[in-house]
Amino acid sequence: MTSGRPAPQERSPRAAQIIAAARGLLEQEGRAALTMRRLALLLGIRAPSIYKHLPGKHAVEVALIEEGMAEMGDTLHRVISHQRAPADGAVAALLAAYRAEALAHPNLYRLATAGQLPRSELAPGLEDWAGEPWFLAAGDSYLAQALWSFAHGMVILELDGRYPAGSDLDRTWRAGAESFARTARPTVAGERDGAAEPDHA
Amino acid sequence: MTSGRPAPQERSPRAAQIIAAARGLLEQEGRAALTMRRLALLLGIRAPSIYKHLPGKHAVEVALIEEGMAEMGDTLHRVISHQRAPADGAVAALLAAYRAEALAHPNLYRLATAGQLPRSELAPGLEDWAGEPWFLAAGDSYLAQALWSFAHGMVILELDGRYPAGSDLDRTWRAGAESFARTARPTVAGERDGAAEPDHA
DNA sequence: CCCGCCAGGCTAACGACGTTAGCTGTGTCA
DNA sequence: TGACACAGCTAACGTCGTTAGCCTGGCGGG
Repeated sequence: MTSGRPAPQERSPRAAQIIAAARGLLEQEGRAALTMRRLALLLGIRAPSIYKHLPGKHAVEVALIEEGMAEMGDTLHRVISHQRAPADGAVAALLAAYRAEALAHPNLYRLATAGQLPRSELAPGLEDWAGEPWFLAAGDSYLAQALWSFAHGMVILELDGRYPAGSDLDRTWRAGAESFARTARPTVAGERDGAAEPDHA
Repeated sequence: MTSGRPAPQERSPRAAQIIAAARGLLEQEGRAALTMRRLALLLGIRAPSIYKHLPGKHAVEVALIEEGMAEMGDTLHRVISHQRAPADGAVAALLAAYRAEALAHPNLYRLATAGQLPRSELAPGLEDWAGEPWFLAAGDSYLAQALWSFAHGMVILELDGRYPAGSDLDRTWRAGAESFARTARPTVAGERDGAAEPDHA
């Protein structure tokens, strides 16, 4: 279907444990709770010991960003590849999946998408691969970026409680999806090749 | 035209000075530089002295968020009110103004829009007032929210350097603007009333 | 004129943060 | 048996926001 997911960076087993613990901490208690001391406590050790396995907090965050991007990429690629009829359901299906994935892990989503991306420290190719489905659904790299931007805007504003109290967000998503669907020209599964990659999630 | 901008909270002259200094610090050196000690240094005093005028760092941030929202609201209201022919330029004009205003003060924009909004501490009505233009341009509160979400997504991803290197963002904005413009039904200036407020910026 | 008040500065300090330096115990392998 | 490296530890540094408590200069009222 598409080139497979790029391999993540190698990690020692203990480092993987630490990152797993960090993910739990982040998802359950939010970004402010992701602290070297809290993380160490969760692992039954002291904060400085973490440095025996990872170079610092930044590395923990980068690993979590990679996880978030990879999982979102998996979800979106799955949606696109099951979209046998390329016609018009693609945009709506992609948007729905994006929203669901983000809302399922709000703190991970926020970490992965808010603020500058440490691009050079990410597994090479991961970012492009995660953005591929947008291009496949939109059929055009500009519309793909616009679509992804809309999706991210919707999700992040929803996560941050920015919409007024009684907002019917389902309808808002539909309003946006319809606007975009009318313009999209999905790539038929199987025929895609050398076109420029659109973006990333 | 529209009900005027809600009045900001009252502040002592010294508090206003502090907030002005904070804004300079934020805009020129970024959020990480906005520190009580750095801010005090800029004012020629020590950090604890700031607490004689403001209850804490959070209050400084809230004041800056209000400033950002108010200025964005001014910009967007100005665009809408000059849009004499209600027809189709409204959406594109609003989007262009939103982008320009955000890029002119990136750090202020980020502070004002990223993360949870301290809604209860904001000047009452400000948020709704700032969101009004979206409703006026879209003619429908769902489309208004979708439009604003698209704009915010585009801006924040641009500010965070999330688009691939050679992206032609002008074209991406145009792609999105066209998708939305085709659906929008702008409210004619002068006839708007009791419809539910859409959102906020 | 003098006294008292108080606005607005100050220093010292607390607990949290990420991080570094340097010590120690323990298991493995020559 | 000895060497060594791995993986833990404590102590500490400099940063952060914030609090407690002191001091001083100017102003208003008797």
